[in-house]
Amino acid sequence: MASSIHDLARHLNISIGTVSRALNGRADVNADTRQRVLEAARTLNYSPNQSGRSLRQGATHSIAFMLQPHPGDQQYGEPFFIPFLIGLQARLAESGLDLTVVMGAPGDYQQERLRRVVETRRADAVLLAWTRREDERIDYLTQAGFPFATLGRSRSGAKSYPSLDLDFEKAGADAVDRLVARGHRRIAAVRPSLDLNFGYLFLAGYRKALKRHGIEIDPELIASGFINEAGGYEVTPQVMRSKAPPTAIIFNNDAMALGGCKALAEMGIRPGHDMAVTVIVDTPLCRYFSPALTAFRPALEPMGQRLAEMLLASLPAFAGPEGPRIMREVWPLELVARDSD
Amino acid sequence: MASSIHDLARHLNISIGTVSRALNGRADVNADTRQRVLEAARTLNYSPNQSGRSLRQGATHSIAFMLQPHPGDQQYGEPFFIPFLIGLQARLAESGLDLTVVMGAPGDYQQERLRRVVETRRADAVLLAWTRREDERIDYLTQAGFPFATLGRSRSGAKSYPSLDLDFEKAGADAVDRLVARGHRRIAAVRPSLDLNFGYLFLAGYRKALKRHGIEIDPELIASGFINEAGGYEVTPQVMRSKAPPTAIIFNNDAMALGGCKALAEMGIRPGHDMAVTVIVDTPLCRYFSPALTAFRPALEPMGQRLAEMLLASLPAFAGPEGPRIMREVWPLELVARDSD
DNA sequence: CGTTTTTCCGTAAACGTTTACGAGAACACA
DNA sequence: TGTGTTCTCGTAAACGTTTACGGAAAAACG
Repeated sequence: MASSIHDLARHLNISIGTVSRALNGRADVNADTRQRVLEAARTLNYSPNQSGRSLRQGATHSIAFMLQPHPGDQQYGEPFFIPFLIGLQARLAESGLDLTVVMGAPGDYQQERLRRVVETRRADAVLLAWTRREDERIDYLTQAGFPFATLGRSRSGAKSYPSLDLDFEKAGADAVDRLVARGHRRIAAVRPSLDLNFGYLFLAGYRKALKRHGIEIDPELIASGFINEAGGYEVTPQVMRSKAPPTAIIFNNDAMALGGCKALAEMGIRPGHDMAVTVIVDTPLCRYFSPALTAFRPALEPMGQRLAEMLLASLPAFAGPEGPRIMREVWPLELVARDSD
Repeated sequence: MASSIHDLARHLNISIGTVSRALNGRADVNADTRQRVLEAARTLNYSPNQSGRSLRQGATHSIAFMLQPHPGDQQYGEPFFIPFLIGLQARLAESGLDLTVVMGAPGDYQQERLRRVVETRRADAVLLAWTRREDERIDYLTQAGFPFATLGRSRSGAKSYPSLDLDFEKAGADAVDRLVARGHRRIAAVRPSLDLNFGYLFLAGYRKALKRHGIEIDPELIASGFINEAGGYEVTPQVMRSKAPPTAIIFNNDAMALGGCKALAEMGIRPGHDMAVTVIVDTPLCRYFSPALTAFRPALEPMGQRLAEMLLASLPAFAGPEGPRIMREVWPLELVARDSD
């Protein structure tokens, strides 16, 4: 069934060494022989056994993306990562690498699963998402000397790895600027309660912008909750009950915004009329919600391509002539003005 | 860094054969020795090299899911598959199998990528989605003798593989029943133009139900278009221009429904008021759209678990004492009544 | 024609496992 | 004590590659 390099050798009456060299495009093989080998490979439908290659080379030729579904009650999942993965895989495929998506159960922080990938050497490098402020995964990987890159920043790991993040700080500030320009002074912020780094960045931008506009920061207008619809639903009434309720709310997450809007609706408050609502990370849900939610949109597919690029550049086997470099990039989020503010 | 079985053997002064047997829980090893081996494995932080195992055993201990993003313009992706994948991976993990998600570029039908997975033996089995009526992937896999299972049915491959599908036929019929019960007689159906099998099933159910109600089938009310928002947007006006326009439309796909509603809006037609709109496969988009779309909902996560189960049962290495069986299941879609009909 | 260089290829080891086989020791049994 | 059985372990081959090494043949050179 599956033909091996031995089959080719036997068929051509040459040694397996020569076959291998011919297939791998080494110089020390006659042009004629190479031709014959390639042809035989085609007719015998040969393709190299991955396990064999991996074992010999100590490389699996695949990159693992640790996909962690949100904890929460959502019946459907993250549409967020799909375009990112498309970009990722497109670039990796160019370099002959496979993309392995390692799924974890929702909620668990996949430290164990990561260990498994690393220790059983199932991938040549891993990609992390949902980076936390202090991220044990990053500590583990740096300590283990395993190559990786992250979607999102972190304070862990001495920044000795490539990372690509969105500029949540600027988005937070931009959101405030826009709302202030439209006459709002009491602006609330709702973010996830987890240690997720983008929550901090967002809040920093929010604070900075308010300060710049000379608006005092009211702790009552800042809330954090579980990063899903239920969390938004639960926490939004909190800010509404403050002594001086907000006229605008910025949500750090689409699901939380949806839950928040539900809570607002139950209080008889209509987003876009009685309350300005802005979302930091745009998803299709924001677009189709009614009213359509003003949101900040990431360029997911290009980000995937770019992060793959950066990861490759950090791998000795793929680094160009200039050698490995550590890169860190922060990409902008683009405002998509809709009807909710 | 990475300790091998040889390290353990040297450390304990025994042979690698014994170490391996101890680790793998074979009977012919002294309880004492086994204890010492396991302990040493722990302290030396040993875990087996996957490539080595795979090479020797001829099994990779991983299952590949061929994820194909929709062709189309959507900036975000399929939320559909994530919960399915969660269920899948949960069950596979129970049996010590990894889930490899193989991404393709949107649009290409991944025949090539599938070949690569099979020929380089990167997985022990593959899972297919978006099955077509005549599916060359299924033909290829059966002909190659490679184990697989499908999410969705097909006419290809002599049904010699496990498959799990949704009952689109019944959902189509149920949708018609419901609309007829609410007084509609002119009911349109919009489905994807591709050869996707569920499109046929849906239409069959639609036809059957209409016939049952004694309603003549009007070809002008049946349209098919590209399976995305643009497709729905383009094709909906078609059915509206028919001599006797419909009072209800059933969309086979959420994206097409969204596009269709946009077209309707531009014609001044309001779903839920001037037009009943039903969607066969529910997604979060249906829930948050305004008006919220009545839709038929799949139980994605359990489906993932179940299909994993079925696939495992068909693999000799995992089949229970009763031996391998080929299973085919069809799961119901549950009506979620909302505001659009 | 002798010497050196180049071209091409075969040999064999190695990667880290698993496992068939056999052998020694201990034990049971008559 | 002799024979058979059971327990436990070591040996070595095998999985499919890649690659360092060396050598024969061909080519180049004087």
